[in-house]
Amino acid sequence: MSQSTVARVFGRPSLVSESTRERVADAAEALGYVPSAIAGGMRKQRSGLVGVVVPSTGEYWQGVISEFARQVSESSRQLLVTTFQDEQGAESAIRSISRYRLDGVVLASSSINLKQILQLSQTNTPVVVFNQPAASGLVATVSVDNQTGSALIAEHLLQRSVKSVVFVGGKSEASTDQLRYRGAAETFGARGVSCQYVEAGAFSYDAGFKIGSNAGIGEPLPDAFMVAADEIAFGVLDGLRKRGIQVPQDVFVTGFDGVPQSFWEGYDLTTLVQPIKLMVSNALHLLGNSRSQDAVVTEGELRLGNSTAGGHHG
Amino acid sequence: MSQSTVARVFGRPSLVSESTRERVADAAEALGYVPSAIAGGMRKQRSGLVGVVVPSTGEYWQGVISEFARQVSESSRQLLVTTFQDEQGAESAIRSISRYRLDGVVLASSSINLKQILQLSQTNTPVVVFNQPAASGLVATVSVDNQTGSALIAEHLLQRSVKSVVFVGGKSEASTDQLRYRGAAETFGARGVSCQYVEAGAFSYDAGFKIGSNAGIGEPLPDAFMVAADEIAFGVLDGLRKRGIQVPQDVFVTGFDGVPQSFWEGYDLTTLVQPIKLMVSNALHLLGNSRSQDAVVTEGELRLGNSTAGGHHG
DNA sequence: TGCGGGATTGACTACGTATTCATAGACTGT
DNA sequence: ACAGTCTATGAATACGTAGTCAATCCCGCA
Repeated sequence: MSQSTVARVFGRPSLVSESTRERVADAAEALGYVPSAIAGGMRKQRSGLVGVVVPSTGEYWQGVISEFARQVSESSRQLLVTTFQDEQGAESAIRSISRYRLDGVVLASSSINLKQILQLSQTNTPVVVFNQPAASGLVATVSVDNQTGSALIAEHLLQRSVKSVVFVGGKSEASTDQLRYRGAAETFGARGVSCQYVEAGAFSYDAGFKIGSNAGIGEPLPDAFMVAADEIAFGVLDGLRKRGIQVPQDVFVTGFDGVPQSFWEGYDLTTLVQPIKLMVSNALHLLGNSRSQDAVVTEGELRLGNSTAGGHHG
Repeated sequence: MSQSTVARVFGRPSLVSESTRERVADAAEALGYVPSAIAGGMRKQRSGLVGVVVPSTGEYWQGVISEFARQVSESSRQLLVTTFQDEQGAESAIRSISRYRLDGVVLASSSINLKQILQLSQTNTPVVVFNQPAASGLVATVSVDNQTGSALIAEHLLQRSVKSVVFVGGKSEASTDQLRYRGAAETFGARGVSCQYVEAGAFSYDAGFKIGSNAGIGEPLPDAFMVAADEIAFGVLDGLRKRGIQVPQDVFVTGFDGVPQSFWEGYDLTTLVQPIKLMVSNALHLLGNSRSQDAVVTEGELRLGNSTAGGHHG
């Protein structure tokens, strides 16, 4: 019984006779033998690992990780997860994982150093950037159609005859933030509706809560808060409610992303649901066909919740 | 310039002279060379990868994954994440990842096949079970003190002079569920307060929502719903509110876990906050000192929220 | 009987590292 | 100046697999 035969049993069973295959399987079972993916990876020069580099916080990203884990395991590979808190963390994270000769890397950050991206793709590691539209052209990209999605929400608000809107962004330097604001500003602008930009400072509940709980102080309440991300929107909602401002009676609130909580009764948010499954699938597909620098943009779906329901505002 | 020297520069720099070290570093920079963790893993017979096997859904688990990612990267290792939806999925997941000769595996499931655990630890892979107290004795275990934590909540409710409680469990076969109920039942029982067990059927928002929106139909509303997990509790809360039942005025609600949302104003849940950081740290520590079958139990912290605030019930 | 060919299997090698052993040079104390 | 010690480096090896090539065996057919 040679090592070659054993390797074939696990790698290309059709080349081995039935009887031998069984004998090997039995022996492996008895000895607890499992072929080493490490050695295999060395020989094949590919690890069978897919890396994802994501921010360490945020409901949205956690859902993305889950979906990657699910789909990667379906293609009998494994997922290497690295999180970071700031840009510097992302940089060192990329260096660390490049040691693993990954089959591909998915970078998911609103602000990633392009130098790092190029260094990685230089080592023949396929790279796909997830929801950072600014990277288009330099590297393969998968993202939701932020601008169109934002326009969809804006149009919905126009149908509800809002006259003034405050757009609550996360960080103004994030390209997703910019595109979402642009989609809103253009749509409102064409109809003569004002759309002021306010920066929450982070894509977090707390940042939104501050905005919400200070709303209407020193200036009139707008007809609607259009928020750049669901998680911020939850904070805005709770902040408003704490001040006794009712949603949707006194003011509308919309989100963006379509995270699970936006469907919860307590929030029931009008938002743009990102097709995460599809986007993840696209990302993994792009990793396969390397050397592509496509920018795959998928449309989200407008979801109408109670946060923009009913009439109001006179 | 020999390969040995290069290896030393990256592995044990102190053994190399300053000048050589610099030359190697420069060359590596220019060539984009990064040592291969795959080859290193083969040589050292350990991959530098830590695996976590977790359910694919749930706010709680996503937070746990994040914390593992954070702490694992601090020890310059990487995290292999595998998710599963049912027991069968967990089984095949374990087989898959065992090919990677992991430095350790963290199993996080309320229902994991013990056969698999033993098979894994038989291959010299340290295993730690996360929050499955039932596995104690067979394998190293890290968990929160479910029973004591539950008793803490129960005592708090007693102080608020509840006379009747409904305990909402997730799945009755989960050992965490059982312990949390036991802690409640014993505490209430000692004071003559009834504590009926109701099974939601899943550790999910939707399961809780059903319970909440059917509460008080055909039977009197209890003084409090003590829920086995925050995520279920959110559903219970929203279900109650939808029926016009006010929390905490009409009924108290408590949770368990201390996920971020329980701190949100919209829920502001009285709950038992698990020391996730500490538990993750303990888990990784146990992976280091293999061969231990310790059951490390850490105490959670009672957090009082608005969901049990104020007086009521006459 | 002999030969071509498909079906199985074994021998062998390269993958890139970490570590051990050996070598060579530099330096110290007497 | 010489032995002894320490530092810096090179040579050689094993890790476990996948794939290449060669060898063997079993048939069918002429």
